Amino acid sequence: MCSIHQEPASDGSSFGLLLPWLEQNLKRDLSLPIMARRAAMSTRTLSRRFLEQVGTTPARWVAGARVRRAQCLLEETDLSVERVAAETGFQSSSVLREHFVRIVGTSPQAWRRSFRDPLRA
DNA sequence: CATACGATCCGCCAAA
DNA sequence: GGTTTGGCGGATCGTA
Repeated sequence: MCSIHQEPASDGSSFGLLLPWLEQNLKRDLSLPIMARRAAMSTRTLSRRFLEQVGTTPARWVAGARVRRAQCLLEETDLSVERVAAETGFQSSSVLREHFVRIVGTSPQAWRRSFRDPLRA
């Protein structure tokens, strides 16, 4: 069990099914057209409804979900950052790093280190 | 850091 | 005639 506890994310909307599916399939290509097909909407309508009901854009939400997953893997496995990236759907460790730093505020390595040894943060 | 190019996002507006 | 849809265009973002 990692330190990240995600909200149910079920808002009763039509995304109550899509969001959990995305979280279970982070390794896939989750481009906008693919999400739209999955939700049976046009890309335009998905973008609009998603922003209204979820509060962020589809691509940002996916990036956030991937980073959350990466945080968990960094905490509870010894996988290299390279492998964590592959495991969370990022095309490379540099792409993971980019999003990780923006969202979490520290690098993947620093996160793992500080989580395991808070005194050496 | 610079470049370049595909992807995303969102205002606009005709159509349903 | 108010509301929702979805294609288009282009500014912006992301990634190689």
